[in-house]
Amino acid sequence: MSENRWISDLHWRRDSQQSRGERTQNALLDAAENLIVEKGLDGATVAEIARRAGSSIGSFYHHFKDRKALFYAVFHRMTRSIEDLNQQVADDERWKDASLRDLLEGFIELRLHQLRAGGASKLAAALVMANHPELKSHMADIKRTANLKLLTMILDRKAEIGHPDPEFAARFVIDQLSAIFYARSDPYQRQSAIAECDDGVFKAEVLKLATSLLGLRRDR
Amino acid sequence: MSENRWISDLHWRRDSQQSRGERTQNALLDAAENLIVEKGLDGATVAEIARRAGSSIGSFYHHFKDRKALFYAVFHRMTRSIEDLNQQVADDERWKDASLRDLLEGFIELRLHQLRAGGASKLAAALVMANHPELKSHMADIKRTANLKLLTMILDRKAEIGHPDPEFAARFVIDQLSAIFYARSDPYQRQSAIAECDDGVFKAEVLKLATSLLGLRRDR
DNA sequence: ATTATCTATAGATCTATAGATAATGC
DNA sequence: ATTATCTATAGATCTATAGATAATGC
Repeated sequence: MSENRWISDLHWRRDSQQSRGERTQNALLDAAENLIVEKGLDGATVAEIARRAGSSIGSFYHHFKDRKALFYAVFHRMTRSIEDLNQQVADDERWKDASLRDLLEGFIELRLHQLRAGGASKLAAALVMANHPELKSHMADIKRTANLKLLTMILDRKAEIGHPDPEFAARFVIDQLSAIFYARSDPYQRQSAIAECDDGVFKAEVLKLATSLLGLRRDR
Repeated sequence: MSENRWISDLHWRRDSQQSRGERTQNALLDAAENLIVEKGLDGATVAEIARRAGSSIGSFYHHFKDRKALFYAVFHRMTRSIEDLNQQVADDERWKDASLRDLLEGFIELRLHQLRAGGASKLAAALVMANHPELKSHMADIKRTANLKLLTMILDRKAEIGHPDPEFAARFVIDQLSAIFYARSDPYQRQSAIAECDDGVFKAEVLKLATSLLGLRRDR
């Protein structure tokens, strides 16, 4: 497991030496996530997290340096799942013979797949980030890197773009995709068409939107 | 001023009797908003809010029943600005002779105008809401009402829609507009094309996207 | 004479530690 | 013999109040 500064140094989470410890850590993280979503960060007190995880305050502090370290761990667990997706998207081999339309379609499918797995983690991590502004730059880095890679891949297929300013159109579409996926995952927007429609319909509409914004030439 | 349950009853904010008091209240609300955005809700302690507002703890509690009442007031101040916009949009007189395209364009302009005014308030209110889940239903109500009205107005012009399922297309576009405006206002997404481009370009692209999703017939 | 403000602090709540006990796996 | 767990609580921090003082406007 590759350590980075988000889980070592200042913000350590102890590496468990026993499987029992591993289980407790995960239980604490899960309990924290649920509590954060239900009651906000203030509601997620150490005592309550420990209680809900079926653990104790003492055990909590055996695994995490302090309350903040746990929040960082919640955040880190989520960013790792994003980075996993980004690596899949960034795999050039995968898109070797793909047209721009294929690329967009594949990207949408990958993100839909990740969304189904995600769940409450994303929301909890977003709240952690809101309350710990020092995490924002890390998150921004992840997104920037991923978007830059996607931009390159789209512009490699510039000839298929009909919009007079292909680079602007590509950047706009990328942001637009972020926004619409955010809307689909946002639990406060239930009963919206974007959140409610099934994956197939969603994919078709998003694809239509992306191709329209790019002014995709129809030459397949 | 029409009182409602968000500022009376349980969650009162005292109505100032002197202009001095009014100023202090606003200073406290502004300080709270800034602190919430900078440090999260946990960082916005009563003592710190009072200090930054150039006031005192005692004065704070003269104006607000408790810490929660202040957060409710921050939330309420923001929802009022949304409701103002919604009233403008819902004014049938305004759209009497408007085509669907005119309606969409006008709506986009109104929201852009509101965005310029908004600022940090929205972000702070979103954080308050995240930490006080009981507010979410109120926010959802406001959005649902507004979206329903917009849906009606769009479907009144159903003949102009080319999409095979006009109602779904209309609902999808409405959600889509929410998402993209959210992305434009989100301060964590600076240096994105959506956030950076000027209002004119933004309007043109959003309009293109909306008309494409609806399959707008070109009969003007 | 009512409204607004301040300082000082009691009381509540939460974090984090100490220290003792139980479980694990070599 | 090392790792994980627990209970009890010291110490820190924050909310909210009490009570005294200052400013406002009729």
